Amino acid sequence: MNWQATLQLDGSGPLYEQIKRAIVRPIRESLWKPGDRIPPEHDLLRHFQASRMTINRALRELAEEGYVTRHRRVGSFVASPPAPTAILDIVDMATIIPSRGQHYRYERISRDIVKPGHELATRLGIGPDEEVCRVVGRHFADGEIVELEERWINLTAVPEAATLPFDDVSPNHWLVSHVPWTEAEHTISAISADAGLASALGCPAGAACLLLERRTFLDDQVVTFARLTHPGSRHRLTERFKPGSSR
Amino acid sequence: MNWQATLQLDGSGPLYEQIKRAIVRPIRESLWKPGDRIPPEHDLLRHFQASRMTINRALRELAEEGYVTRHRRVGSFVASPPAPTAILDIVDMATIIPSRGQHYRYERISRDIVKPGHELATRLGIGPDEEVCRVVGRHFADGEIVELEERWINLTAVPEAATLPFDDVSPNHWLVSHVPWTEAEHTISAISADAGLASALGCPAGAACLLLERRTFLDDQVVTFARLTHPGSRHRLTERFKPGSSR
DNA sequence: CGGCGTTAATTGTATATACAATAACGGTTC
DNA sequence: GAACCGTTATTGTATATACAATTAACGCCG
Repeated sequence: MNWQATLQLDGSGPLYEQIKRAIVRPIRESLWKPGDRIPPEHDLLRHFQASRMTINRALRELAEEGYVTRHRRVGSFVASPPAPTAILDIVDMATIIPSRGQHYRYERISRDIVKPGHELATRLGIGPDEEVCRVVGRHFADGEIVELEERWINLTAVPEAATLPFDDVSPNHWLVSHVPWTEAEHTISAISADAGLASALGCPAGAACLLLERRTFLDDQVVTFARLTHPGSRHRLTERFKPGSSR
Repeated sequence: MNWQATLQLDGSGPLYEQIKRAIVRPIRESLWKPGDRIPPEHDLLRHFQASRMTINRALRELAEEGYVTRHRRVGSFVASPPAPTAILDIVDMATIIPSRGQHYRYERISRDIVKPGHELATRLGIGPDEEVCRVVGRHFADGEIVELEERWINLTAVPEAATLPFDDVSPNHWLVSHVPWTEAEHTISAISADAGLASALGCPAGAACLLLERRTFLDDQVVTFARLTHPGSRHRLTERFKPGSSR
């Protein structure tokens, strides 16, 4: 296909960085989808009029950053959406529950297209008249409630969500696998369950619950905001990571 | 000085990785301390009998990984210990409290050299007869308790800790700035304060508390284990991160 | 048709070389 | 001594080239 037209240098900064940006752009914009082949170094070399070492450095760094995967003799390919970080993975119940050998079920409670209130509009970084998709649902492991998910999706950033019912697959699960993001913010706190929360979670009133609030960004635009509540001490979040990665 | 003797290749894998390992070793072993000068590329080139591109790649990647810092015309230097990740930074109260403009105080409650029980020995990955340093203390912001720190330090990994009182500076703060690590594990949960915890934290019994347990590793050896308890909903942990870093 | 060796496409690493950018250093002048 | 300026050490990037490693694809042969 005519990839030559889409791969353009922007003329600012070192050449290998320009090449990186040129290749990242169609990936970010979903013009190139996961699994798509990236032209081999030899072709890029001719296209960009650069030496192979320079092309190689660009692609190698993109591979390190997770944008592409590379295999000898095979080629370079667009990688799957950003690998779920430990903590993100852990809060996708649809993934973690079955991996523990438990039966997983999701139940949607409600789904509406609404205008956010003032506070939510601020959190989502949108105007109070821009519509959002609000979904509430519960996640079960072997019949026991393990998470209450309250979800707001910015329809400006993810228009596709307006057409989805989220009755079978949770917003969390769908978003993790379908929507690219560049940054995530987590806030974790402990709260006491009030009467309403206790009944929604099936735990005694006053029980200590873990509240995880997450905002997901795509280039400074807030894609979605979620409040994930875990009942009692039935749940723990564990993540393991190496230093140096976030410097 | 005679760095030639300490920088040795191990003969396994690509040359640039061997060179990286050769340079990382004295850093890890604190033979080279933060701020120490690393021989310039030109010298390493002669020492390793490699081309400058290869030396450059090794040093460049070490800089990306945070082991060294580099400046044109100036040279390469051993970097400070691994930069605290967002969440690590946030739970070092000695750093975060003043940055919020609040008055910070640390109070040591106890310090002992003990043999860990069975459960703790397991968590620390040591035998039940190896001694550990156990420290309990509290962190205050403007006179209010914000964190209870229970700390166990593996003296096999950090013998220096046996000589420190930890009466003025918290184990957390000292460890963050003095002990290198390669991996960290966090477990976060919500608990209800029992009577003892409530009195230690100065919160009502039954209040929801955030419990952060952290294990810090150096090459699969557990350096330290901590239980950091935050009273009530007075505290939240927020971290913001980019994807791709932890793949 | 199935197994097997050969070929070739593609990425991985290494070298030698060149020039550019940065900033410390040394000397000159005022 | 202070301001200026050229020199130089060091890292940053770019190129051309070479060979190695991997493995898909092909063709050969039984």
